[in-house]
Amino acid sequence: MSEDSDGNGARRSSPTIYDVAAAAGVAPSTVSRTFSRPGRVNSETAERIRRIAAEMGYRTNPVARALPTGRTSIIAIIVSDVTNPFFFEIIRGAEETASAAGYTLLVADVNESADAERKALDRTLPLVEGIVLATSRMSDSSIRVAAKQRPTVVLNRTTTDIPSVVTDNARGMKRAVHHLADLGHTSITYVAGPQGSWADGVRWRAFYDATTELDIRGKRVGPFAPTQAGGLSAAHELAKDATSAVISYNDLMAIGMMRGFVRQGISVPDDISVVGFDNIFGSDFCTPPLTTVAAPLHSLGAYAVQTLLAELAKTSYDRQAAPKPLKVVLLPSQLVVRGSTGPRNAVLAKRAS
Amino acid sequence: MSEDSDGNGARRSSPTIYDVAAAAGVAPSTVSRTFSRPGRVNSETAERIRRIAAEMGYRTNPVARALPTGRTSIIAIIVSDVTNPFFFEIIRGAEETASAAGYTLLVADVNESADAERKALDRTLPLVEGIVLATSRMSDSSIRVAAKQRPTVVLNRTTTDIPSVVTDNARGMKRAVHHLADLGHTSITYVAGPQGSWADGVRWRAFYDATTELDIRGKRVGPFAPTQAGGLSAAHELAKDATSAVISYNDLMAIGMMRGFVRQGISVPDDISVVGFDNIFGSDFCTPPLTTVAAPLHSLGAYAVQTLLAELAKTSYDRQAAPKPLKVVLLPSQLVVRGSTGPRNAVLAKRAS
DNA sequence: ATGAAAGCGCTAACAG
DNA sequence: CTGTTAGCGCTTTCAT
Repeated sequence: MSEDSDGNGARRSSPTIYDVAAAAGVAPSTVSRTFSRPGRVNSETAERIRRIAAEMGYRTNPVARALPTGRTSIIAIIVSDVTNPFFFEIIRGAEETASAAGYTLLVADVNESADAERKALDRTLPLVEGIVLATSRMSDSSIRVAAKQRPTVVLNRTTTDIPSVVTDNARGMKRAVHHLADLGHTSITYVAGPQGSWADGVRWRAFYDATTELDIRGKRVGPFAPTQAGGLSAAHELAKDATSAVISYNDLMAIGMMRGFVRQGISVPDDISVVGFDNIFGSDFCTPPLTTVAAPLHSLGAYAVQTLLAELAKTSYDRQAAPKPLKVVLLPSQLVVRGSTGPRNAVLAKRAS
Repeated sequence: MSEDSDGNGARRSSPTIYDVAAAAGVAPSTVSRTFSRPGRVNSETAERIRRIAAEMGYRTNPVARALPTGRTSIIAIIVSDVTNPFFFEIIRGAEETASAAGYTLLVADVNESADAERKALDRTLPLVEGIVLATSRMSDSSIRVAAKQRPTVVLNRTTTDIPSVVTDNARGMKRAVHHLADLGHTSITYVAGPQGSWADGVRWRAFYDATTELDIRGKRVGPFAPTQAGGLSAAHELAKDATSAVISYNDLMAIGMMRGFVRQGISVPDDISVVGFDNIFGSDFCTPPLTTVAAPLHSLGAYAVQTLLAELAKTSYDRQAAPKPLKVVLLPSQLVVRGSTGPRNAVLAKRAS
């Protein structure tokens, strides 16, 4: 009936600082301060205002607040593929530290397309305070363009002048190679991931260094798509190969590869050892369980937003004067040994039986 | 030097409709119309304005637009656990249809906590136009409270008076039971998921109906956590049991259960058949590959936001008059038969060898 | 078809 | 410590 009733189903407009101010007998700005600048207002009046506000069900409107200040309290994480288990824990880690700091995390999926990534940025940039680019497929220059508009940190990649968080791939690879060498393998092949991938570059280089250092025959095949399907293709190509061990760009490929080997009657690890990268969900229950270089997924996400938050804090007071320490956070990886790797001579042992 | 230079590193403020209006020699409102109400402005001037705007790099500011209109072009999906592979494809589906409609999808993770869920709602509700609650752990009444503030659709659950999208669990369960019956199993146990779960209720009831109908001994154990760990516990409890087949609340539990069986020397499917629910990532490469009732994950997400968008469209013109057809979208599931189920007498066959 | 002007709800000087 | 007063950038009647 009356426009003031709150009985019916329509979503009613909420009280504003003006309503609260009127009810409390103070100026709107005082109400504003009690919520946005606690301490800058007499504690008793603040108390009273809070109480009245609570009674009236007042909630500060974030978009109204964002307009004059630019602070939306949202940060975005752009992931190349939400469907890839690699990102699950990263997102979880990012979300946790974002909300702990009072920020809302906006997750955008770009389905492995640099183009979609650019579009996602167009849409999200204007409403977020900063972004983390997780495994971006864009060019360095595109990234820099984005970074010019909002504080940006890249994850799993480095880009000159942009803060980044990466895992220590080189060390991880070195460990993997040593592990295989210790098992007696004298020839290892690296199954490469996507061409433009930063991580692939680092891993391959480290692989090369480690194998030559240990005087092991190090080969490389690929590139392949960083998926199970990619791994399957790799398995085919590898069949005509003489290596007794492979290290693949990531776990997804490794899992696909093992399935491919099974189909071809090649047994893992008896005929061939395989090690993956990342330690994603599933790498423990595939068959055999995968030996892998574990990335600190959760920390990766957490540190990425932490770095971003630091960047935001910096920006707010002295924009230009900032010394820009070219931060790149390097997180340690860890070799997790499971059933997919075994001694080289297992081959002979098995054949002999 | 000058405050107008664009050379240095500071992020400069973008041009507004006023700047464009001045450059084009028209009123700001005309510029506004060309972007928000195409057609309500002379096509030639519109053309000119667009051109000039493009040259100046004008982009309409979404938060400024949202303030007077309330349209933020954001919708949120609240998932109970981003880390659960069940949600990957759902999110992907939701994101795709959201962005096709010009909306940005805000994914919030609440880590299986009803409390965190309420907090996430508090934070996101004011900045989104609508929300989809994916597998909400909140009470119906809490959900209704949220729905009173913003159009809401629930996924994987039904709540009176709230539009919902669910998969046809009952039919799926029926198929699973028949499948097992066809294999000769005469006693099946249902391994229950979380107590409050809507899906668990539906599945259990359908299980009960199907087993009694087929005159099969149907038991139930649980509840267990809907995780691999939960499945592991279930495996222990099941060891002293005489069933030859189990149907578990979901795939994650089924996978955990199979690992538990292996440890106890129980072989799947020779000693016991297991079927899961959902067909998540990994259910095809665990050992043995899991027979499961596949949920249409991608469609689930897509339909959920589609339903939400419909709701939004409705709200915008005739709020109260809407006939509210109590929509509940029922999506079909599909039985995917893989290696984890086998004939009952395999037990005998094996023992005999 | 276009312009003028009044907000949306909040913040931020600037006075007092 | 608190009130006054402009905006933030855009939309939207209401005139013209």
